[in-house]
Amino acid sequence: MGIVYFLGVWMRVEEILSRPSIFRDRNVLSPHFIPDTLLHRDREIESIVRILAPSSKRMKPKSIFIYGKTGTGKTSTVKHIMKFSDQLCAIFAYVNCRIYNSKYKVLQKVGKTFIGELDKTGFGLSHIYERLVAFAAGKQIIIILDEIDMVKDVDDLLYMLGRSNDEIIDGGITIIGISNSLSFKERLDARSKSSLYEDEMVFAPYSASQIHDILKERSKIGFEPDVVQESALNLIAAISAQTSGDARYALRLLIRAGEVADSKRLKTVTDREVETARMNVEDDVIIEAVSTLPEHQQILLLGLATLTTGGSSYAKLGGGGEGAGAANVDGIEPFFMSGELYEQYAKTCNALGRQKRSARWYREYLTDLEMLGLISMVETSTGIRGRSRLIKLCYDAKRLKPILEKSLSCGIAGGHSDGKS
DNA sequence: CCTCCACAGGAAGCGCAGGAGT
DNA sequence: ACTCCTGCGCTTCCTGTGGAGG
Repeated sequence: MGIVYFLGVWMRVEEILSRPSIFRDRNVLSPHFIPDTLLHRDREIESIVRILAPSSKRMKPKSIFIYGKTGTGKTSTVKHIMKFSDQLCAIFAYVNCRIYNSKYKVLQKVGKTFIGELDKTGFGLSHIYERLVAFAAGKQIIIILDEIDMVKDVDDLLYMLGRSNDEIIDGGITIIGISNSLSFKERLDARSKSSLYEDEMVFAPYSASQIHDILKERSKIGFEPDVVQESALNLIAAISAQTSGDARYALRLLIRAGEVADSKRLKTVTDREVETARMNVEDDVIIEAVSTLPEHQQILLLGLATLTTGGSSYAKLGGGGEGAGAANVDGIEPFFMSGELYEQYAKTCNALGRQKRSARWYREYLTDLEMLGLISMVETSTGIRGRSRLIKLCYDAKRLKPILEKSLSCGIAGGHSDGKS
């Protein structure tokens, strides 16, 4: 029986693997792929190279802050520029601050990029710093801090890196900060602001025709010839341009549409596959945003989704007075009071058999979730006692809820364990 | 005007994990 | 094997904020 079952599965796998696919090279279609020529970002590349040019004459370039919405090619552009390290006579370190989100982690990551011995934890911050300063002597180092707004103690980090330039002999450290949060600048203290914002650049969202060009270019290599119909490309470009000109979203949609066509054994990708793929991609976006969150942030989101889909809400911003049960009027997600949400969070913890975190830590979670763009908060003004915040979910609660429930019940929640349990 | 309420957010401190040094 | 050091996640305590209500 077992052997028969195994043979059945094996034959099925064989069949799937040998099935002809319309994909030629899927990697090319990934948003993380850096093509040799970056379309519609020539001006930005030129400007950044011009700013960094002094390093080729052994002078420290100015630090740059790059701002732009998701999928506007910030990371791709900077990674593209990293290819010119020889011409610029500089060495680059790329740090994704979503993963390395404290000054210690950032410095450690930079350290181990250049100095092999630092490839383990346990070194003190000052030790790593001194090794880095010694290493930087006679070199121009460019540190790219992608999603820099994710670093908790970013002021300390920027101050430290800025100060290092006084100690490095005949060399320097330049920072390229990348963020999609416009409000990040206001959070910085004056000293770090002046050190990071020596030069500033804004990446505008791609237009529909620019996204179309990008998709066309990639699908030429990514798919077999004549697979993706022109109208399908136009549709993806139009959808993506509508939702904030996000090229990453467009590429994801293209891959998904290809997969839909593949699974139906079709030879072409048409509008219909794009429409089908659209729903999947929106779920993908939510899953990606949520799956790496720590367990208690997921529970908190689940609590908020529960309130949104059926709980009481604060309908003040809809124009009314204080009201209950007014969820989802006109498709607008309602706001909830901080205290109300904490209660729901505690209930959800209880239902899941988890120990709830303190209200103080809960407020930290709220700040984190807001920074990730999963929730939005507004300070209360009139109508409520004292100073509080009203909290709103940024995603469709009905879609989010099952995803969170699945994630939490499978126990796959959370990048970080809690230390204590 | 004063007190209460409901919350925001800073500071201090605790226990734990993990590496360095002895 | 032991102590020391450091970062991290978290709690507890505290001060500040600002509208409501007496």
